[in-house]
Amino acid sequence: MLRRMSKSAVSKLVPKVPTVGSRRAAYSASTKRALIDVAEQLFTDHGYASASLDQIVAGAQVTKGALYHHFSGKQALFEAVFERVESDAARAVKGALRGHRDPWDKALAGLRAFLQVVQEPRYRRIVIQEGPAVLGYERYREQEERSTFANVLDIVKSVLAAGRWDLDDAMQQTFARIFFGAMSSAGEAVSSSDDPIAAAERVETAIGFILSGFQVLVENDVTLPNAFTVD
Amino acid sequence: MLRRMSKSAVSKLVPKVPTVGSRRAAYSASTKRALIDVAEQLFTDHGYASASLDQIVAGAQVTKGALYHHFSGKQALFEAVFERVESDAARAVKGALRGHRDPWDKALAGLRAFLQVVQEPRYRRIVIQEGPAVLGYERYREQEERSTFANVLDIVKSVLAAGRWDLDDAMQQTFARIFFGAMSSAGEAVSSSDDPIAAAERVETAIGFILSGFQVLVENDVTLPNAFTVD
DNA sequence: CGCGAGTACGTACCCACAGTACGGAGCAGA
DNA sequence: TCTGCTCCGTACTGTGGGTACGTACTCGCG
Repeated sequence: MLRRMSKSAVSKLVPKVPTVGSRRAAYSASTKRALIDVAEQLFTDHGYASASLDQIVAGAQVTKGALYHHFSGKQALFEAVFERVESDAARAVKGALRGHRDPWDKALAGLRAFLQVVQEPRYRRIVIQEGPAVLGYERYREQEERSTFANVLDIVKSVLAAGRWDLDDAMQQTFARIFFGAMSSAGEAVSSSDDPIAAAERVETAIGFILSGFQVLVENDVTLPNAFTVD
Repeated sequence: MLRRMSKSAVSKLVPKVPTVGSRRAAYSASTKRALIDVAEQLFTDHGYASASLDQIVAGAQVTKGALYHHFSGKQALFEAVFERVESDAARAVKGALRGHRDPWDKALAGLRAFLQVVQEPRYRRIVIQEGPAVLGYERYREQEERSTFANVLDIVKSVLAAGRWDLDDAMQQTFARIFFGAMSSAGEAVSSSDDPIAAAERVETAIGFILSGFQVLVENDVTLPNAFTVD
């Protein structure tokens, strides 16, 4: 009925390249994309619990049969959405890091990019707010570790490398986690602020200030209170 | 039936003071407490979504009628649990702050106390993981602002007061939010670590290090990059 | 150029669970 | 003693996630 027509319409959206698996595979991929698209929108607008599968499949103009063919359940669908939002965010941050040699400049650039990303409603809602609760902390951490957190870790390693002491991996992870948490929380505050621009400036100033203190210690070769260095 | 017996048993748990409203009011208060107790347990163990109201009322040996008499719904019950867990945590942290004059000592003591609190499963799950998703960020923030976050803000103000510049309230809030986020995220990492003790030490070292840098700047009277001071 | 097999869905159903309507028991105050 | 209100139990409904199964279409192979 309606789906017959939508298929011809949808074929125009599918990349002309014979994606290995000919037309049928392309159709399938496009309905999967449509489900993820609609789900992303509804999860962002109404939250995970309030976005029903009926709404999602209606929005994607398919039925639950299609959904459960592509995903094992609601949570798996959420995870697919989560993955896409996260990887987009990670790409954006990574792009902002290019062309910076000085680790401190790089850190500030990364901070600015992240503060931009975290103001996107979809990132706020799906990654920061509902991600840990829906996926559970373990899966959340796995996902995050190979995307946005990886960028933070990269920056932190650059900054720490500016000092003469080498920290072991666990300690670098700890620093990265601390900064990531600080930025997430600050980003949330920025997003929910009446004046996000001013709030973002405050955050940038505050973290910049903290980084300055960091820099002073690093450049003056101050050792850590306890010993977590490798050499 | 069973409830007849449980009432006499329960009356021993109720404070003997005629709590303004005589026995009937005391019974009512105790069933409400029982509901919150069981809900806290089940929310902690299985999460908000997976803990059904049927399980909760069964555990508290009442029925849904009682639940909906005391609470407007599942979310309101969660909020009551949340409030109690949060206020307990805030009290614990506040206790650890007593007797510290030096703001840096105070900060470290607060950090240690918080790292202890955040390892309680109930705080992890209910406040950190599911709080923002279930309550929504706005309500989450309201609750948090008058408990644990208030402690962090208090510490931050003490530390900042050690410097000669006075920051405006918004800037102090920003610093507090950054540290609170850092500690929450780090605390999560500590809790989920294989070796929480070692992880807690790393976090303490890392944040201590950051605080040291902070201290250097403050005591050397370094001004902020931008101007957010009040005078 | 059929033709069997498997894919990509659609349809109809189940059941768990949050929420509601209503009733009754018993205590408090007059 | 009577009235009214609090406190709670019972029975029911609706929504929504998940499942069982049917079917049309496509693709590769003979």
